[in-house]
Amino acid sequence: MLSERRQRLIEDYLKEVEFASLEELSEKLDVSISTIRRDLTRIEAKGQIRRTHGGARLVEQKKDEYRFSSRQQVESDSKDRVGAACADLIGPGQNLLMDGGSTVFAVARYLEPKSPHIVTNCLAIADLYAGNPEIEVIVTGGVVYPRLQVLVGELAVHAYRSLSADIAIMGGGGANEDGIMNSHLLLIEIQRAMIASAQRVIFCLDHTKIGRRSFTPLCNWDAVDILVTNRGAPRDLLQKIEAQGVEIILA
Amino acid sequence: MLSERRQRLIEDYLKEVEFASLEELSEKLDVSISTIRRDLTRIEAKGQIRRTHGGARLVEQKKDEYRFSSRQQVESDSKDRVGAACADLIGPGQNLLMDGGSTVFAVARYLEPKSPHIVTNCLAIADLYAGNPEIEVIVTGGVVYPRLQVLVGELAVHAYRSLSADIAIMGGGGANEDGIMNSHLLLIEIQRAMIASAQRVIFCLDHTKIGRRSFTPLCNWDAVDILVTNRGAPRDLLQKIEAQGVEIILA
DNA sequence: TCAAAATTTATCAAAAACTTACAAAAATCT
DNA sequence: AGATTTTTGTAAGTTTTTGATAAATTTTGA
Repeated sequence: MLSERRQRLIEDYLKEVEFASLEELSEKLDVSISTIRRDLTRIEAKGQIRRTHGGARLVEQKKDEYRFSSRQQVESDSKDRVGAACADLIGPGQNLLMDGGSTVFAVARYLEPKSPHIVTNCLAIADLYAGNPEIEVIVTGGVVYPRLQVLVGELAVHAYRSLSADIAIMGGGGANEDGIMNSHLLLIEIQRAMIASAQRVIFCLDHTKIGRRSFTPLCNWDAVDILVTNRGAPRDLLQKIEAQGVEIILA
Repeated sequence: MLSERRQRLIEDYLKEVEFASLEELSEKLDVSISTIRRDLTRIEAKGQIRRTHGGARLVEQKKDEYRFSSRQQVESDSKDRVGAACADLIGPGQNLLMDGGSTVFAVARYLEPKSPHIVTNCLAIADLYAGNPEIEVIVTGGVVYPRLQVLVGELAVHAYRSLSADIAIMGGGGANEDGIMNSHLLLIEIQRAMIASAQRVIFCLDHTKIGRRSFTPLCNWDAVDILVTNRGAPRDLLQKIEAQGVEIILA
């Protein structure tokens, strides 16, 4: 039996039963315990499962803002609404700076009728309009951040610094009354450059982000003009944010 | 049985069953394991499948909406061969500048085992290794040139100029005894910057390009170290090019 | 808390699979 | 037909995977 096929079978089995012991798997697949251990280590590295004493259990997909995953359609509905609402704020032919992340990508999908000029460090957005002569897309350049499909580093920061634009459309890992946070320092560096180069700053955060913490503070609400989110975000928090001069749009 | 036909059958079979072992395929198609191996290597380079220990598996079609729509496929067999032959010239861990175009893209497909550092203005190549932490990819930045999926303009030229690399892997629109041509001035500007920043310059041109004219002259053969092409290119022309000090590799 | 039981990690040799090189066979060209 | 190229199968050497075992770690139960 091919090791990859076996690993697939383990994954599938775990998706059914949530938890499985080493012995159980060893017997079911007719290989030694050692082999099962190695398989589990491999699968765990991919993030689908987590090993435990004596076996492994399914782990629910972590929703990293910057990792697109179409498997959770659950959240994608709210992101989609946020995206549409944000696109409504954009005028025709405006210059936009666009961040990475699935929520910002959701905005991008609604932008076609506005014929915008887009500057982005997100490969997915670049590709979205790569074949469309109506929409000018400028890519910042930079080092590809594996898995996240964004460009980071000096080249990207420099490109954003040397431009100026009407609007920056941004995402983030979390936000509370003090400001917005994100997970990777490399991303923050870039987002700050974007904020500095744009006249208006719009953050798009679906309700799951409001009140959630992330690793590193990005900016406080002074820097933000508009927050687009959806119903489901805690009201009291939104009020506190609004009190700091941020326009809030509920999708 | 023709090898192409057999490879098609393997593809079709894999699309049904996801995984197949070498033994399984060998028996089903009544050829030796070695032949199956070679077939799989060939098919893998086209990107449809992935080899594994003991067999092969279908590349899971990520149905993610953001995925590069026009996941460029290597259309012709000659480009594929030129790509493989060119990749053979690359040492492990080298710094590569990579041009746009389908032939250069065919090279990229074979580069994974070399763990190269890649600088490119081609979105398709960037995406190809976007998820692979083993391979560092730097994107130059620039304006997306609709249709070709390459980045052009000042940002791109600047990025190439400010770097230096071991090898530039280039494509072109056509070539004759005087030199190489390409279709658009914007592309030429970039290619010249690439040539200037690389120690060795390799051009990959399938046989249809040799002897064909294109719009604008890019450079003459002095600037070129190696030309990779395939049988079918006119011999006399190749000799004239070789006489100008270019190493010629026939795939 | 301690010690027994269970589990994990590290290591190693055998088996399976991979790569490369080369010669025979088949196909193609002249 | 004869020569050239391409494809195929075989063999030798290398790498990866596998199963087993010993040492280290964690869990369990008194």
